[in-house]
Amino acid sequence: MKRTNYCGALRNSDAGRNVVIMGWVARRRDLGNLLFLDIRDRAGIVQVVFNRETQPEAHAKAEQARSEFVVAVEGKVILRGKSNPELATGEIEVLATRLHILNNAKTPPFQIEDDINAAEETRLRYRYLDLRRPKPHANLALRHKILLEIRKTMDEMGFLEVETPMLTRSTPEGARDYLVPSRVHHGQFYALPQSPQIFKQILMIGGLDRYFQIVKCFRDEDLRADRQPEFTQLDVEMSFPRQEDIFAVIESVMVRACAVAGVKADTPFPHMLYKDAIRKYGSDKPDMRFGMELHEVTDAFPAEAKEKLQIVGNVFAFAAPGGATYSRKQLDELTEKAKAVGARGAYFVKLAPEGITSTVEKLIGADNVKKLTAACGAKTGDLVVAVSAKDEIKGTEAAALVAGQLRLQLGEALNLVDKSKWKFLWLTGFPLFEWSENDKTWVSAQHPFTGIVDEDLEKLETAPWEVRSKGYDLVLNGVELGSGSIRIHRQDIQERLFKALGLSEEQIRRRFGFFVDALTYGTPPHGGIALGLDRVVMLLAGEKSIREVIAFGKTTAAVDLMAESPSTVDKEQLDQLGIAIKEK
RNA sequence: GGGGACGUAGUUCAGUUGGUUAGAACGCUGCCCUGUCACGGCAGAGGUCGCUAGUUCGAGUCUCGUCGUCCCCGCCA
Repeated sequence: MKRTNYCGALRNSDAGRNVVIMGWVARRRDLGNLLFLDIRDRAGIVQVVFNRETQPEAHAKAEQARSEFVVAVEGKVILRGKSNPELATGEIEVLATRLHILNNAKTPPFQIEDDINAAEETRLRYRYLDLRRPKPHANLALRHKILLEIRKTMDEMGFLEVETPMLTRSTPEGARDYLVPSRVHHGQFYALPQSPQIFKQILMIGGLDRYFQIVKCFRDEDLRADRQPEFTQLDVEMSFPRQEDIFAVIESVMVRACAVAGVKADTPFPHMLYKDAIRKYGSDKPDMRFGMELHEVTDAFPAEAKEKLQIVGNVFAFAAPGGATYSRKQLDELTEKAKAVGARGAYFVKLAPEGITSTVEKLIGADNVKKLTAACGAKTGDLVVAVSAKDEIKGTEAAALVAGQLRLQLGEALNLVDKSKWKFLWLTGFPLFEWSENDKTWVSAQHPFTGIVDEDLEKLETAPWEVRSKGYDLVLNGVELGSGSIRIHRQDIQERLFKALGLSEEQIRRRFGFFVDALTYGTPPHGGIALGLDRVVMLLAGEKSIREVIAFGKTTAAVDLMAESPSTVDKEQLDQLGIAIKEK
């Protein structure tokens, strides 16, 4: 028997046709001599009718059918007397003449419906059942369409998709590597790529000119809602680019990817300097869908108050519209949250219609309370939130970062985030180095091939913290989609940077030997970017976790509950690799 | 590595101050039902209260530990 139609795709126009549909039993409604089966396939659900009087054989078989049985139905599409507006196929039904039960099924651990709220643990363990639900299915379909559109767009712009090795070399920088032991070379390991960074730069040296790849990357770090140990990037590199050329390419790709999801993205994407993002939004990935800009208000705290409140460094504040209704208890909770994200203290001014009250008026005086509210442009009904940081962090505004976190929380809590907006943003002007509290030294803020702003080159040796990189980040609605840079293509500058990072000749050879060699054979100016596609699809699908747009996601402990990986392996396998397990 | 939330029937949850036989809904099983569509009606089955140790006359409930899931900080050049 050959399937003639997707059952979920049948419509009025099919009325009168004899069809064969195949799918799963979504629901059975047995009225005795009349029995209905809702049959589900990729396209949706259709109602099938079995009549004992006219088709006793088919009816008898339908009585055996249970949830998630796999069936084939032969029948005639007919218009219904009374339609069901809830279903896309609601105006027709299939009058069954024959039913084949192709396979039976155990009762599923949860019902295959969109509005069922099974625990994520159960959904991941039985992912094949979860995927039968329309929503996960639609998310994967959207992912496919977005990736397809990206490939088309990149191809049209002259980019070649080139595959790079999955078994490559470990680099000590950056994230922890996933290691793969070599059988042929005992005691040696491949690493799965954290990104194809070096390979794509070598492709530019190789004259490919325009490269892209939709590629899996691997990082052995702790997980989050938007971080999985393996994730998919759109990796791009081009030769002889100006920064604006790369931006234009990515804007074209993103506009078309968004269009696939019915989202209109405006170009060009606005730009913002890193330092402005920190000072105005307290974040290196500001969510621009709402206001509540930060203001530095250190002046409103006299020396005496600072001492009492143990304020170190600056104080940052913002006005939260509608926050004046917050109760004492809510403010206490807010203070707790602030402390949890690194605040020394949080200070509030309520601009209620019946008067202005503040938790710090006694300490700073009425004039300074006014100064505070004026600085934030607060209006009646607002809550002014000011915070100081627990510790000073070299080279950044620690208080602004704390205020930025509260801004996000309050923006969400006070319903100020306009979910219909799609706010892309380019961030530029990143510092080349950042202070490492662990190592007590300046370390590369991005990978060590990131270009250096020309006028800052001379400060490389004298004032490294002032050196800006040619790096940039793409942000959408407060989510970092990716980052890239114009690279260093001259070996003399590369050497100066390595030196500034305190790397010895020997360390450079050991870590980047082959790449440093390649740089000396006529490297063109080049640059690129990598975007996290799981996050792109997540946002466009309206999901809060990238697990919702990944077919087989892992838990926060990096476990695949369905495949039960990772797992132990046979001793023989370990012996071949020359590996012994050390007991903990 | 640290903080928080959660873990009770197949599923989602309720469970009082520690007290008799641990409940509900959905799902499941059987029977009845010719226009249902979250069908309806009747009857029924289904529990290692994550695991472990302890406190107690008595633990789903309290305590220690442990395992698992989620969120956050650190981490993610």
